[in-house]
Amino acid sequence: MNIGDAARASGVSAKMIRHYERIGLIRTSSRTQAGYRQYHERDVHLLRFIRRARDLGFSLDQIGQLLSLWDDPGRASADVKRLAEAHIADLDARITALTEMRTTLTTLAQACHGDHRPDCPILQGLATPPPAS
Amino acid sequence: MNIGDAARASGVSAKMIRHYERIGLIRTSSRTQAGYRQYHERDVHLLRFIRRARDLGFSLDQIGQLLSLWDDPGRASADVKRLAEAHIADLDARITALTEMRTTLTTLAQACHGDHRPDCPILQGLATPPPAS
DNA sequence: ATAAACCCTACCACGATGGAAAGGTCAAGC
DNA sequence: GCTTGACCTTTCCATCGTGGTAGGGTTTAT
Repeated sequence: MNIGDAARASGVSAKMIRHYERIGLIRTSSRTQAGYRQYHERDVHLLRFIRRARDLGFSLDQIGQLLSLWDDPGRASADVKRLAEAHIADLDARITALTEMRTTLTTLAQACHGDHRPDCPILQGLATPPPAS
Repeated sequence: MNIGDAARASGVSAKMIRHYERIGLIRTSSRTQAGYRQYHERDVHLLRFIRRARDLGFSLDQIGQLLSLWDDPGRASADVKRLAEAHIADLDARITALTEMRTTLTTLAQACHGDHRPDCPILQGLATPPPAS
């Protein structure tokens, strides 16, 4: 299987497969005499794992750790859970930050009549110190 | 006022002030004979505006547009509101995406007993196709 | 006079991904 | 057998916002 087939089968672009190889996230594949990378079904499994972990927002570094645990039959599920919960905490922080932005901005936007006149609470809100929270 | 004072007064790092100048977000400041950038209170106002807009998650490109409107006494508040609402929609999309990740991951993590045993629904979830939603 | 604190420019780095350039390879059709 | 198109290869550059570092000049206070 060439890299394009592995890409289509896994949902990871050929570009990224090469990248993951170069940064050591996945092992170097075998090559044909012409230098084409060769992949097998198990490689596609691995790439799909990575793709799903990316879809859940794990960083490539975290995915490296997940892959180590995946490979390790003697792993403790506690280690996996710890990684996951750390990531959940990170997601929570990001959601909180974005939600706060959204709340503030929505308040400003609601106060803006949004017509042809120039006066605008949004610009005023940006130009003056936020109320002490 | 030197760049360090402007940075402290505005909450924008000196590094970023220089960067904003280079990308054309703010005008080039006057310089002393030694080449030191000189700032005034109105520059600090401007930088604070940028800082608050960044805190609300606007991109530098969007901030450029906001600054144009801020400068324009003949602006229509509708233009500002449109920018803000586009950004709110963007925030919503990101919040939704992160929340979906969080939901999926939390479900997996809850199913994981998190002890010394190796079997782990989190890894299983990453290794097998997500259930068709 | 010297030291500390400041300023300057010009680089490089992150993280994950895409794009483009410039070239080699393979398979199908003529 | 040759051409064409689809594939593969590597290498470099770009994104976005920010931080760091190196190597140098300036100002201010002791």
